[in-house]
Amino acid sequence: MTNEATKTTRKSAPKPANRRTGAKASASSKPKPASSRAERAAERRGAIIAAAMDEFIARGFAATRLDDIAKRAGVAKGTIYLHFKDKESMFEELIRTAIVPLVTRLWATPPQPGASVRDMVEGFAKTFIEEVAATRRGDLVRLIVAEGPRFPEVADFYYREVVSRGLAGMRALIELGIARGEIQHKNLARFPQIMVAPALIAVIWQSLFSRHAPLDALEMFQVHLDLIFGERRTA
Amino acid sequence: MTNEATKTTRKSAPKPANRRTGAKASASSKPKPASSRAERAAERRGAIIAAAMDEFIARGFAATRLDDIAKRAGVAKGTIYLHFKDKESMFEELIRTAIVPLVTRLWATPPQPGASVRDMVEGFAKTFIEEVAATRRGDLVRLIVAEGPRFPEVADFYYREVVSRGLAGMRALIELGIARGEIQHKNLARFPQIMVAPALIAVIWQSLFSRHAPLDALEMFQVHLDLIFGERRTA
DNA sequence: TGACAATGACTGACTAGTCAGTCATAAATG
DNA sequence: CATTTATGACTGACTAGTCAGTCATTGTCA
Repeated sequence: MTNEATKTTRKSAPKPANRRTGAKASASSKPKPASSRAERAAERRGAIIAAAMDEFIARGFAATRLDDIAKRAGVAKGTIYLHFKDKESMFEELIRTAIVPLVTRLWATPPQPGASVRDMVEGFAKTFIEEVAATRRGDLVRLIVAEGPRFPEVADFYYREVVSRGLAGMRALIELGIARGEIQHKNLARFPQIMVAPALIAVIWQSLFSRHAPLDALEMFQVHLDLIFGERRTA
Repeated sequence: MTNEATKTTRKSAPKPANRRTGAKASASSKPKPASSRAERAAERRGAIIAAAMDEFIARGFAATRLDDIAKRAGVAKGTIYLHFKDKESMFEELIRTAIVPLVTRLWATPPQPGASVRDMVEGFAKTFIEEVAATRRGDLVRLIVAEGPRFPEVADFYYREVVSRGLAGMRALIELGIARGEIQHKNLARFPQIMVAPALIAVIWQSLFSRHAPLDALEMFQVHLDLIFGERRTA
């Protein structure tokens, strides 16, 4: 997904068949007005966002070229400026756009009322590892870590929307576990970060070291939960 | 080669007070031979490395200008190229240069033979948090996380020299703890990452969120150790 | 030891190239 | 056909890397 195969195609000959009529709805031989202007504008915006996400993740903010984003999105460079003020605000808006569904996804865990706290945390971690750590979304997290210090707005937003809320939720869960007697360590509620730490490690490991030594994040998280809740089954 | 008179006019007036005699050792009125050519060359190399480290940490690889590094180091841009092949290899060599003392520092923990495993891990973590997480060295770690995917050589080196060794050492410590009966969770030896996770969290937190919510990394690590070794004192 | 020549570390103006952002023009739309 | 939307050639600012020239230091010799 992050390959730069684009280079080969460069601009040889093929006359890329204006995609306004062609590419979008390949089947429609006639320019059916099915999609209103606004709809197609939104589609393009989406294509730009997706392309930009790939490029930013692969190269980082500074090294990403708008020409590449445009090419990948199948639009002209000028079109980007119909949707975004400049590269910087595009980046910021991008992150914001991407984070919302990410958080939604994570909080969409079925809140089984009968489940134990461990089951809830486990389900949460499973979702996180499968939907974030093991996918391109994980690289988004890494991107935020990487560029955060240079984009305080992004770091702020991420703190407010993800970190702060996530930790608050986790703290509530821990306190529930303590109240129910599932968790013995009362101090854990003071540092919900500990509960989440291995998940973040998994994200970083995935990006940097999985080539050298694959890491079974779910296994690891199970062991971590054993520390907190006690061994599940007598190993 | 096409120019003619330009060269002669070159640096007509300002005569920038050659800094070889002046700036370097401002106090030394006489050109004391204390510093041989080679010595001062090494000094300059050191200055370049320090300056480059600051700039790369602050801006990331792509956004860092060699002009800025040169200015900060107090040398001309050309001088950089007497010491490094190009920007990229400078970056790579830089990381390598910086990591070695970092690892040395960490392994320099006094290996008290009488100490408990918990004490050893605690001492280790204390060193790490004080010497890395709370200092500019922590930003180096973040820099590696940030640029790693674009510099596989750097990521490889970091894995080999730091991660791999660190985890091996930690695993040995955990196994010792299990053998001694200090640690109950046998599976922990399979994932030494868990032991280390909160320390890494602390590094990232420090760079990104400490403005919003300061984090007492040592406290957090204590709680984490309580999970692994059992409560130290009845809280 | 003093004078002079050789050395090479250092400089910074310069080149060649890159890329964010613009805008005159063209295409689609209604 | 008037208006909205898209295009991509173009511009100007910026920067990695070069190299002819400078000069403090070192070496040599009388």
